[in-house]
Amino acid sequence: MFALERIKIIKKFLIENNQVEVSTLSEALGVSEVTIRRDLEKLEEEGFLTRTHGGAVINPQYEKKPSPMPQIARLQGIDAKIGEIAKIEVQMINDNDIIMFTNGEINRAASKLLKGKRNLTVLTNDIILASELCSNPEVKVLLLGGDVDNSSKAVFGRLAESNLSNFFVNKVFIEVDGVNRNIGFTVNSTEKASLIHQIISNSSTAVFVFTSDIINKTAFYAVGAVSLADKIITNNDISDEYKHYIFENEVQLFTSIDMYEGFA
Amino acid sequence: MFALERIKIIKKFLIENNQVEVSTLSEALGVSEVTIRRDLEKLEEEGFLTRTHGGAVINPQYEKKPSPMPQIARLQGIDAKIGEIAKIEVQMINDNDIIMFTNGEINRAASKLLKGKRNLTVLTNDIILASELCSNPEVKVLLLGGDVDNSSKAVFGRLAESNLSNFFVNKVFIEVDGVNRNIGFTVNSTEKASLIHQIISNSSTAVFVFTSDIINKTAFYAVGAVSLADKIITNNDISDEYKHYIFENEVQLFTSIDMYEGFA
DNA sequence: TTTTTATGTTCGCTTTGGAAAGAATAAAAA
DNA sequence: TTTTTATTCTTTCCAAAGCGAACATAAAAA
Repeated sequence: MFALERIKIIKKFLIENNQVEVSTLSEALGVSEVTIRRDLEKLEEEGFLTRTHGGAVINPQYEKKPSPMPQIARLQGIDAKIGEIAKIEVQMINDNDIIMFTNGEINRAASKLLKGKRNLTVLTNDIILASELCSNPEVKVLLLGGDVDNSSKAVFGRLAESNLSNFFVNKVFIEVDGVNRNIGFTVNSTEKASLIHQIISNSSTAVFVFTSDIINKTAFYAVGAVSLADKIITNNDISDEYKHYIFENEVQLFTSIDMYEGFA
Repeated sequence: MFALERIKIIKKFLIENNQVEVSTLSEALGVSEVTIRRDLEKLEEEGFLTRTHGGAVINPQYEKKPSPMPQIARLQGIDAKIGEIAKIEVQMINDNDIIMFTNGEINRAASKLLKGKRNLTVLTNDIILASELCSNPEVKVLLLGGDVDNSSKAVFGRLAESNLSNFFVNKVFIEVDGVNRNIGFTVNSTEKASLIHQIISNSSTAVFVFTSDIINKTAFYAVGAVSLADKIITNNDISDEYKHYIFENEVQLFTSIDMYEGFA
C-alpha cells in the first residue's frame, strides 16, 4: 500500500466520521502506528486535520456539512429518507396494535401513513403528531401530559413519565438524535433521555429509528447502548461497519422495505 | 472520545444554551467531573466562557443572538367579540400567576395576548393553545394528558382528570358552549363537563367565559348552575335580564375593559 | 555500489484522565 | 445574622495510553 493511497483513505474516513484513532487506522491499514502518525502529521501541516492524543479530528472547513445551500434538494433528500423509514415503521404495525411514538419527524411521517390500519391505539408525547393523528377515526390517540417543550412541540417531565406508567404498549418507536459506537444512542435533552428509559420499560418491543444523517453524531444526552433496541430502522446508506456494530449487539436492522438484515 | 471532540461539543452546547453544569457535561460525555473542569479551564483561558460554581457561562461575544421572533400580531383574524373577552381575561392575569385555560377559541386568543406578563405557569387541556403558547419564554406550559378529541383538538378523559388532581391553580378560565337560565352552563361533550367539574375543585377562582352568541343556547351536557362561577366574562351585548340573573347568583360580571358591573 | 525513501522498533518522556483529600463556596438551618 | 451542611473546586498523585526521537531495516533509485 502506497503512502498516497493511505492518505486518501484517511481523508475519506475523516470526512465521513470527523475523527479517528491512530490505533484504528493502524489496524485497518495494516501499518504501524508510527506510520499513521507520520501520515497524520502531513495532513496536519496541510491544514486538513488537527491531531490529538490518540488520533485526529478533521478541521471544520473540510467537515461534511449536514446542509449546504441547495436547500430544496436537501429537504427532498431528507424527506425521502424520512419517508423510507416511516414506511418500514408502518409495515411493523398491525391492526389492533397498541403502540407508542416518541416525538420526532420520522414518527410524525409514519403516523400519517396509518390509513388502512384498523383499531389502533397510539400513545405519544408529540403534540403535533397527536393533533394530526386524531382525525383518523381508526386511531384512538392518547397524549401524555407534562411540560411542553417549545422546540420539539412535545411534552416531557415528571408528569409525562408518571402518565406513562399507566400504560403498556406492544411496540414503541423511539426517535433518537445521535448514534455512535462509543456511547450508543443520544438525544438532545435530558428530559427526553429520561422519558425514553421509562418508555422502554413499559413496552414489549423497542424500535429505534433514525436517519443515517445522525450516525456518528453525538447529541448531548446519553440514552444508552445500542443493545437497548430490539429493532433498528434507518435508511439504506449505512456503512458496513455500523451494520456489524448493530449485529454484534444482537439488534435486528431494517433498512429497506420487504427486507431486513439481521442476526436471526 | 478525544479532548478536542469534547471541547467542540461543549462549545456547541454553550452556543445553544448559554450555560452548562459540570455534572451535566460529565454525565453526557461519560468522563469525570475533574476532566470537565479541566476542559472548562482551557476554554476559560481561551476567553470563550466564564466558569461559575457548578458550571460555566458563555462569554457574551460568542452568544448566539436570540432569533428575532417574527411574530406579528395575528389578532386581525380574531373575531371582535372574542378579542374583547380575551383582553379582559388578560387583565385579570398577574405576574407569577398559576392559571388554567380550558380548551376553546377565546382562551386561545387570550393566551396570545400574554406578552408582557412575567413568569406565568399555564395549565391547559388545549393542544393548540399549548403548542402556540410554549414559544413564550415567560410562560411555563403544562399540558394535561389524556384522550385526544379531534374536533376540539384537546384532551379529556380519565387521565386528564387524574393529571389535574396534581395541580392547584389561582385562576381558571373556563370556556362553555351554552348558558341559559334554567340549566346554567352547558358544554358539548360529557368529557368536557366532567373535566370542568374537576377543574373547579382544583382552583381558587373560576372564571367562566363565553361570547354573547351562546346565551340562551343549550349544548348537550350540563355543567351546572351559574353560581359555580366566581366571575363571568362576556362581551357587551348581554341583556339586562341576564345581567340580573347573574347578579342574583352573586357572580361578578365583566363585560368591557376597565369596567365591570358586579355586586361587589 | 551508495544513497534515498519508506516503514518498523525501542525507549524514555508527555499527555490524559481518574481517585482522593482537603479547601472553598453556596445553600440551608438556627 | 451566624452556624451548619452539602456541593463543588483545587490540588496532588498515579497509571495508562500515546508520543517523538533515534536508530534499524529494507526496498527502490542513483
